[in-house]
This record gives sequence, C-alpha cells and structure tokens, in this order.
Amino acid sequence: MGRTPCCDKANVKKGPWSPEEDTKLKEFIEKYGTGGNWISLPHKAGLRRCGKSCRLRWLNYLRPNIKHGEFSEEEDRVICSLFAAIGSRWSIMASRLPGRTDNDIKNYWNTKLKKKLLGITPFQRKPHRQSYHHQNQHFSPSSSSQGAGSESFPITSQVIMPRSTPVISSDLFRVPYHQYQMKSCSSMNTVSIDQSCISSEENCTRFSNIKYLNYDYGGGEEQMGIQKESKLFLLGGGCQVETGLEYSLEEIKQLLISNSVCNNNDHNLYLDHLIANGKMENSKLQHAPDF
DNA sequence: AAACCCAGCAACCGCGGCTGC
DNA sequence: TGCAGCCGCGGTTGCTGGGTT
Repeated sequence: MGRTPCCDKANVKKGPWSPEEDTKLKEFIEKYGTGGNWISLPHKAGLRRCGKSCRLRWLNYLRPNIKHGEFSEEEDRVICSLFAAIGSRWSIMASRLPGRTDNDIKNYWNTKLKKKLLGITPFQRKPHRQSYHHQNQHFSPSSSSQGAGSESFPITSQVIMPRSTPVISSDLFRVPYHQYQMKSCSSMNTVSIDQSCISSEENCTRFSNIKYLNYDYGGGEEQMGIQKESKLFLLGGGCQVETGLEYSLEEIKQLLISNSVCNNNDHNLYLDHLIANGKMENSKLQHAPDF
C-alpha cells in the first residue's frame, strides 16, 4: 500500500527547467492563473512536468517580485530571530521577507548563515581559502564593525520551538519541550501554542483555535525587519503578549550548537539557560501536560 | 591543464494536513 | 466516518561552477 503518485512518473520530465518550459509556464499562469489545481496545470499548459514541479518552479523562480541574490544584514537578523523563535519554519520566514522564498531562505540558512553563527568556516578547515574572509565579516565576534559583544537579535516570542532538531518527534505532545503555554490576556485559561498555531497571516485560515500567531511590527509597517522596540506576539483573539526578549548572538549560537550536537533531551538545557539568565520568566512559561 | 574539492542552489521526494465526496 | 485527491512544507539530493592543488 502506498500513496498514489501525483502524476505519471514515466511520462514526466525531471531535472532542470529549460527556458522554453519556463516561458510556457509563465505565460500560461499569467494568462489563466493556476486555476487552483496544479495537477492539471502542466497538461493544460502543454508541459510534460509534474504539477508539483510546476508549482515549485513558479513559486521559487518565475513568480513576479522574486528577489535573488545577496541577503541583507537586516534579512539575516530576521532569519536568525525567527529561527531562534520558531525553528525551521521556512515558509513563515518567507512570509516575513518579501521577495524571498522558503527554499531560498532554507538554502541560505543551511549554506551560509548557520555557519556564520556557529563560526564553522572554510577558513578554519582550510586556511588558504579567502572566500571565507568575506563571509565572516558579518558575524565574527572579532569583526570591529559589528561591535561583537553588543550584537543581538531581537526575539519576539517567549515561545521557543526549535523544530529542526536532529531528533524531533512529529508528535508534539510527546515532547514536552515543544509545547509551552502562554497565559491569555483575557482569561486565566492557558493558550496552547504548538507548531500548528504559528503561521503567517496568509495561512491563518488553516487554524481554528488560535487562528494565527503574528509578528507585530508596529502598525502597517513594511514587513521587513523586526523592530527591537516592538517585541510583541499577537494571538488570534487579539491577545498581545509583550515579551521584552532579546537574545544575544551567543544564545542563538547555543541553540544551534545544542540542536546539532545534542539529542532532544538537551533542548531543555537551552531553555533553562534562558530562564536562568532572566531572559524568560519561568512563571510565564508552563510545560504542557504530557499526554 | 587536469583533477579534485567544496559551496551554492535548483529541484525532487515524502509526508502531513485539509477538503470534498 | 473513511477515503481519495490535492496542496504545501521541510528535508534531502545532485548538479554546477569556482577555487585550489
């Protein structure tokens, strides 16, 4: 038994897209839209491609206003902050970075940003490599332009849910660390926050309890950039939780390190570390009951 | 000049969730 | 209530090009 394939794999082309295919797909979508059905789209557009492949190509490359190229420092900050707050939720991050795709962010994180933060660099492995010099400028503690000690990333939530840990159960209820609760402003009922509750506003309709957890950048402002002054999380019911949290570069590093070298039991160590350092009030953070 | 190494990135794959029947 | 189809997400793979030996 298995899932039925989404397309006839024998008859679909795989691999890199040709300019002709790109043109066909782009013109078709611009003319007719996706019609809400990616599966039938390639056939209608005259493409021998899987619908998923078309969707990916459109979303990651052909769609208008896609931004390619270097990430700015501001974007770095946003990504780091969000990673510390919500883990590897690339699509949410993408919704916070106009013009960037989840794939882009994911690749950027995996190939560059993570290494910057951890200080794992080609330089260390291969001293002759010069390219590293470049990369290291942004985040190296020795970088004079950045004021290493004071470098910090604003984190906008007290809910910490690193999802991209090596040993992560998909069943949140079995992993105490992955679910914490926040006191609702309007009542004494606790509001469970699990991964399904965090979303961009675009996706908010998917959730029923807490519709969405949204960053507030302070009134209709450009999505880019998490403001240090405005560290709020909005709950769907209009509840605002002010966190006042700000994680240092070191703490984000710690998170990365603990994620990459420890098993999931150790995630609590990071949390404990934050609590111990007064970054997170214990009283505001309650473990969800184990199920 | 050739071989090798490695980083970057596009694309694929499988799974979970949602929706309609 | 169960099933099938589809969408979207995140992890992984594999190709490519640039740098190094």
